[in-house]
Amino acid sequence: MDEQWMIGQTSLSLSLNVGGPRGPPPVTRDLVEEDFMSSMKNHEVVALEAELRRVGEENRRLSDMLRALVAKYADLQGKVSGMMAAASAANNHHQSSTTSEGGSAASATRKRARSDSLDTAGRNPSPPLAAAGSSGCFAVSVTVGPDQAECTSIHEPCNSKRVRADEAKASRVSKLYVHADPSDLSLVVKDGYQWRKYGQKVTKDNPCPRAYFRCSFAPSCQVKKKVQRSAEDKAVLVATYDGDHNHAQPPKQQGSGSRKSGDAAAVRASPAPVLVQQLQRKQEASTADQVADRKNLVEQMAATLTRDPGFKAALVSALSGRIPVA
DNA sequence: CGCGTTTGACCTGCGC
DNA sequence: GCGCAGGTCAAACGCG
Repeated sequence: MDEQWMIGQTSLSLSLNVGGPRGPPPVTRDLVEEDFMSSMKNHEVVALEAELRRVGEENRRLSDMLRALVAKYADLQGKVSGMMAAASAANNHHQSSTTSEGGSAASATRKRARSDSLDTAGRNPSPPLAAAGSSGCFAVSVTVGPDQAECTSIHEPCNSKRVRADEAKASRVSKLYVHADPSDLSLVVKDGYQWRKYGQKVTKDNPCPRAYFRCSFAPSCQVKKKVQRSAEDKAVLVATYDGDHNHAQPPKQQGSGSRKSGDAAAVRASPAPVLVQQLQRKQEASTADQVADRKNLVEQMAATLTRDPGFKAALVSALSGRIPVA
């Protein structure tokens, strides 16, 4: 963060030249009153300058806090990545040793007829889910059930239902944590894809309702997501993705005149989607250069924030609320 | 009128 | 077998 830049911004100067004795003084008939007014304005300027210094200090403090926060975030993300990698490795090892026992046979006993029809749509290799663009979010991707539909017995032909069930299990499950306004009750997570809500349910462990979405961009795409506010922190939306998209990310539609869409609304609310996409692409990179990449990314993030006119405007707005502009 | 959301009912999996 | 909880369906409704 470049606090010098922020302090030097003209939009933050609040026109401090007001009343300054810089030009030739206007000739008035009442010189005494003029001197009085001039001294009053000088006092005003001094007060404003003091206030500006104070705000600058505060700005610097906030910048430091933000820098520390971003650094901690990057550090935590590194730890999470490491833990997920370790857990994934352990999970693979564990399951490779357990699947030979034919363990998950009971789970495939009851299978819904309609899920069969849905599953016939096929599941192509697809771009990773992490192509998200939500505001202030980070993703955790977990591959569930890597034992992809292998027959438990060579002598027994694979049951097609069984295979499909295992395929469904083998689909990727990932979580996306999105910071959202707690006062905003909509369960919308902008991730660049088009979703159609098909249900909402209040779950036992969380008073906040859980919304169910299905990918509506491609009819054959069976990706689903669940969005629910975190029980601990209402400001955090937890989006759980189930499956992989079998299509590319739909292009952004800005002001296309189509009916309102929650995701489209979230596009507008997303302050730095490109950066988050970069961040999540970085998560997929090899772990060797992840640390260096993350540092660069953090720098970019901070730089983009400071360059963002919206951020600037919000800051000006916040500051003007603290400084009475008569 | 078409499409997305809402919401109550229904289905399914699972533990006891 | 029963009950609970999560997940899904589909008719009704709303909006552009």
